[in-house]
Amino acid sequence: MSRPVEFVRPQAVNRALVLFWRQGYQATSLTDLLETMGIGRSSFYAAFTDKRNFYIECLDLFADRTLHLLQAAPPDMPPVEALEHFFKRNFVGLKEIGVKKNWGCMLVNTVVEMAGVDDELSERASHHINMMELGFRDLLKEAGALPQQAQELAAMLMLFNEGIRVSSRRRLTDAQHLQTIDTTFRLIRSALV
Amino acid sequence: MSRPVEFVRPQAVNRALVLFWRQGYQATSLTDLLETMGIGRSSFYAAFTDKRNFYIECLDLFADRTLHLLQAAPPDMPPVEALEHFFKRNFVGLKEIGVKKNWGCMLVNTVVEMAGVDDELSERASHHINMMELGFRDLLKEAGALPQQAQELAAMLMLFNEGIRVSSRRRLTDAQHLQTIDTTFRLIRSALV
DNA sequence: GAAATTATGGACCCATCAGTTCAGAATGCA
DNA sequence: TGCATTCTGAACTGATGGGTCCATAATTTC
Repeated sequence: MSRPVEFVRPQAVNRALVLFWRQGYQATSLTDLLETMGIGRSSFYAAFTDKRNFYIECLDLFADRTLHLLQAAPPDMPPVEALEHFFKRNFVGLKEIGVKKNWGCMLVNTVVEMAGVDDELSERASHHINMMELGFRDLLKEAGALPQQAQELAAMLMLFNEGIRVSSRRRLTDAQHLQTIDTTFRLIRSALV
Repeated sequence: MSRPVEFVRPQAVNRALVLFWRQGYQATSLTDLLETMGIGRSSFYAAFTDKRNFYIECLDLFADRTLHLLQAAPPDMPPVEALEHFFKRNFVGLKEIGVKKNWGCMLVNTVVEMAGVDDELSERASHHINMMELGFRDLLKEAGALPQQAQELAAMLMLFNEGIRVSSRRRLTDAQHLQTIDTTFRLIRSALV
């Protein structure tokens, strides 16, 4: 009954993660998952205990990747620019590869969907979001903000992040998103001078 | 088979709305609704066609009320202050009446939960959000912003709104929320001068 | 290559879901 | 009071949900 790790190809988990990301926890049925992953029911349960546990695994994986994405800016890029790029990257250059990822952020989606329904899940996502806010704060410190100010701006930036992830689940144009990112970072830069 | 309006007391609809608000569409079962409303199954179906239709009714009702709340500031209050108050009112003075409404915004919740699951619902909520953004814009114009600037700031403020509604579904302290509201409005005011 | 272990497909279980039906209770009306 | 209409509780339906079981297939292990 142990997990047949080598059998469940990583790509299968990946595809399942995307499904959860797009449709949320409740709307994604086990049948959906199995079909996407190309495995059978018993294999799934042997490998991942149950649906909820598997969701947590995907959630944590998503958090890891996103955090890594935030910190993976080229070393010569100024920190504020790195932050701005972190937001913009979801709205530029995706069209040409045929992807329109208006799925928001799985962490935000989870907080909203599961709060009041499964608080443990919601709070786990919330915790990941806190970790990201710390990432924001560190970048702002690097940009020369004082500790107090860095913390305040990071909190504000996280609010902005949550907002833009919601917003990207609506059917707005890329231009609209890019404009609000511009406006916000103009304000942030002026606060940092 | 017409709706027995006088029978389904408005308070019952109200309580159902709150249930949807807190738990979302999918996690709220018909049994939950009936119990809360204190009516039977057949009465419900006679009155509201089906669950989805009833949800739309609650959603529209919520949107009406929220929009009204935005525009219901005392006539002598400066518009930016009215905006700030619109955000703060969810985090001050609720404790003493024993209510801790960390349910976010039903419109935002619906966008996030239903996008990719029931796009018609998601887009209906999104449309209500657009109406609110227009409300923001008008207040900013009143505050002396130029049309172009009012539009940009309104878009940014809506992003902030979406963010804070997500954030209020997490278990943060009121103080944290109030601080980010302060920070944001300090930036907005400085942009308006 | 045979025995022991592990993985898997497909049938199965039971709970719950949204929605229907209908006999009878409540109500309106004359 | 009596008839017609409207409303409602409770039982029911069919579909789908997550999760289990087990015989067989695949893979190790020696």
